[in-house]
Amino acid sequence: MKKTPATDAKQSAAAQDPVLATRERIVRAASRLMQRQGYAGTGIKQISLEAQATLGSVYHFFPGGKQELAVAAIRHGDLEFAEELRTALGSETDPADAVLAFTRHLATGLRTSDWIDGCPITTTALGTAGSSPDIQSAAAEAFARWREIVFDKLRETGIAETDAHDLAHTVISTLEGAELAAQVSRSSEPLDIAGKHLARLITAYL
Amino acid sequence: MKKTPATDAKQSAAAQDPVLATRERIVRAASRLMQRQGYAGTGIKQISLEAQATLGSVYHFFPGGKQELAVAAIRHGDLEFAEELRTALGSETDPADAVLAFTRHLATGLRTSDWIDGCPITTTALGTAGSSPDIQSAAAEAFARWREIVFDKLRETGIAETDAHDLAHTVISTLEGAELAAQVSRSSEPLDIAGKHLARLITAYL
DNA sequence: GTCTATACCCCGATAGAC
DNA sequence: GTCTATCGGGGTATAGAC
Repeated sequence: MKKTPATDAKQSAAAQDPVLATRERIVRAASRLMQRQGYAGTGIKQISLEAQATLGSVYHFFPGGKQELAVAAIRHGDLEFAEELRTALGSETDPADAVLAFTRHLATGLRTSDWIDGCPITTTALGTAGSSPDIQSAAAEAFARWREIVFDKLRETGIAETDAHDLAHTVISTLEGAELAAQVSRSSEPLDIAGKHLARLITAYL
Repeated sequence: MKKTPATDAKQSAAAQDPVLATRERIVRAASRLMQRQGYAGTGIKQISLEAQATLGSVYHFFPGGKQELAVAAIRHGDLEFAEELRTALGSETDPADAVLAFTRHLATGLRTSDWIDGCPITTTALGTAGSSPDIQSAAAEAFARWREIVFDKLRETGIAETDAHDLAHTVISTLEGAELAAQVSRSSEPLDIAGKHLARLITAYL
């Protein structure tokens, strides 16, 4: 197993920025590392190193230890992804075009990270499914929030409530699955195709 | 973090069956445990215990250690999932109905495992992305195989080759994403809705 | 709030008897 | 092929000075 030194620009810029408060640096480092390595694969010492904080600081802000840290990391990834989603959807008036634009955004993010930065919460959520209710429910909240953002966008253009509800589910599910497939295959093709099909599906309901 | 005793019927029946050869018991235990806990979250000692094999036996069959074991586990999950997919798709002549039937199969599997047995390879693949090329390429092979099974089914019913290629991508991506969303949300709703939308999408190409 | 030191445990991997 | 013992290292978490 190759060890990731985690020295790339995105990591450093976010987690090591000395202007950020300590707690914030810790959360960002935890979020990024768990996104890449999962819950069990990420050590608290690694997080404290990456965040340029001491182990004592980590336990000062997160007395609940690794689990509390994971919940904070998922919440952070949740809001980060939600913000990107809102921005991309807001850039186009037609919801079909908007979703297509977001698939391109995801593909770009994956490629520029050399296919290592996928969904910010999936890896953490999957590895702890069924063993940590706090982490699981934080992940469930994230999915619900993302669906709601898509739902609102679809409703704006006059799609019926029940149709928008179902479409929001499939849009998020397909985006997640296509990002996963793209990461595993190291190719943007799954995302490109998913964008095309989601746009077609949405248009059928307009 | 609650510790999973791993005493449920599915695990025991597969991994502890004394009739199975030792190597096979080890692979099955590794596959199931990594499916649930990921690569880093699963210990070799836990695998040997679950498989009722000694640590020496594990290293006898897998001298490459944990990584070699993970590749074998992914291959096992790959073929297992492929078999389920072929069976479900073969149960209906209309490909739209066939995919719908498979979403129900996935939902049943998730619910009966109390939402812990999701995709057999995703958790392992995600936690090791970018750090273990062997595991990553085994996972990429699995996705390609599953897409090909869907592709063949679509071609049988006269869908054009390029359309079938794209549809196969989206079917697998959406199934993966919906299973993930269902697992995280502990609800079959994402899979139910995905089945409906995928059937609609496929029908549009018939 | 930050830091160092450390207790205690389990990890992957190996050695060598049988 | 199977088994036990063990090595070296790293894990989470805590204690207590500053």
